Amino acid sequence: MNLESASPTGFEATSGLTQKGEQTRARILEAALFLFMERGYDRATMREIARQAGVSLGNAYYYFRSKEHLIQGYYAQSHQDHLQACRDILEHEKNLEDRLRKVLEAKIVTSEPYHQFAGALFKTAADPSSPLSPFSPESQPTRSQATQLMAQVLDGSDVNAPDDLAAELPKLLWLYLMGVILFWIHDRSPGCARTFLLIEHTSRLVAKLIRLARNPLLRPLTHRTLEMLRDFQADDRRLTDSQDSL
Amino acid sequence: MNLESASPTGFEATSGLTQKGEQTRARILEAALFLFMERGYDRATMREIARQAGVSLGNAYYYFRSKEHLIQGYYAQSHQDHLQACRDILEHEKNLEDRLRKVLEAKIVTSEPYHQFAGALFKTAADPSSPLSPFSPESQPTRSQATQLMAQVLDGSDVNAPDDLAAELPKLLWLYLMGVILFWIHDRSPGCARTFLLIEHTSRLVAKLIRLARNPLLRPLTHRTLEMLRDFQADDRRLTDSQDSL
DNA sequence: GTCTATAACCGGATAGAC
DNA sequence: GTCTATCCGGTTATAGAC
Repeated sequence: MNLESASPTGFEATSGLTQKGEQTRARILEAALFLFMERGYDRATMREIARQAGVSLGNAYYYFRSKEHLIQGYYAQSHQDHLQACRDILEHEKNLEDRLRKVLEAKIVTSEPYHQFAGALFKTAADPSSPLSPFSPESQPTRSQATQLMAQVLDGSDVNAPDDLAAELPKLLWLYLMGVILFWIHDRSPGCARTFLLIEHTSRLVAKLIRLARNPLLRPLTHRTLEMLRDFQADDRRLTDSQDSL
Repeated sequence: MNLESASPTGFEATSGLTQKGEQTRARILEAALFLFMERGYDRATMREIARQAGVSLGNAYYYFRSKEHLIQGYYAQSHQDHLQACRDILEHEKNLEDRLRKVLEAKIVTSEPYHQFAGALFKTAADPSSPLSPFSPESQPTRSQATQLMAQVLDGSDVNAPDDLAAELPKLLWLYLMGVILFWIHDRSPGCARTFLLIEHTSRLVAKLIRLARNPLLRPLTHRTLEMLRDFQADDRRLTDSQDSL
């Protein structure tokens, strides 16, 4: 369950840290995630995280600029877990409704251990100026990975959306996923039953809409919507360039 | 620009405070809103707010349980400003597209002075455990007022939605408004031009969808969607009871 | 130059006297 | 209802060890 696996290459282009540094960093991150889960984000103090990791407080701040930055570790881990859980689904399920629903359900299931502190997490992520905002430039790598996953959901399915729509759909589905997560964060029902209900209903609805998109009656509506989306992405081109391997 | 106008009745059913208490409370709130606008939420310290209001730090906490609670004052003010700005629109505009668009635009225009600190504000509001979450029980009064406004947008318009849809639409439009605000908070374009673009496009789209809802092709879709919504509100009935005058 | 530690600072929040 | 004194935890400054 290690997040960092020290690359045994001679140099450390990604981090600029020595092996020992990497290890210390990993220990702090591990301690943080453990304590976040154990008692929630707010009540896990930096002092305690440092102590648990066996380092001083100042040292923890040497590796992580702020408490919030410790959360990035969670993002990465969460997406990896999700990918893992989706492998089977993407391989065997062909029906779009089911693909979509199961992939969304997998996201919630794999995120469940973190539910209690996801609220606090989201609190900081919601601030647009925060590097943790899912819309921030810093999140671009993770965002684009998640979008790719949605593209796979579509590609392997039994539905062939019109080309113009198909080009935008992965991004739209990612946005839909964000909405579901937003709901989940606020969901206090036992076992997050309401979120699963939401997924069940909306995934069917969304899939149906995608199927309907070829219908002549809806074509102008679809067309106008897509035009709008392209408008908005005109300015966003600054970010969509290079890309880490993460 | 006073938020509280001390009711000259003998008793204070709403607040449980004496007149002097009301005044002190109002002074603190006024100082807070002033400083929030002056230098942003984060950099306005409680100590400074207290000093500006001419009270001690502890005293400020006597009236407001936390710094976050001071934000409620902003909510109330913002909605009042919006109502004011909507009066004309609701009275003279009949076309649904235009009503909707103008009401949304009014929300953004009246909120513009607070844009810089709305991010920080939203940050705390996004936490589901916070009383400031727009979905929290504490926000119910404001939420229901805003929903009523949306009902008015529909009622006075030239569109007559099917009954089952009409019953849910105000809430849905309020949710739509929340989405627009979310976008606005993240909008860094000059004059928030992108938000206005978003409103222009989506309000037309939403209005068109409402008009389309009578179409037989879409009826089953609409019906299923509404069923889903009713499902979800089944549990929410605990909150929808009494209501402050605010 | 990379890492680690100690000692402060600052601001939100609370306790308890008056 | 109002104050003062204090706690607590995120964050920073800075000095020194490897």
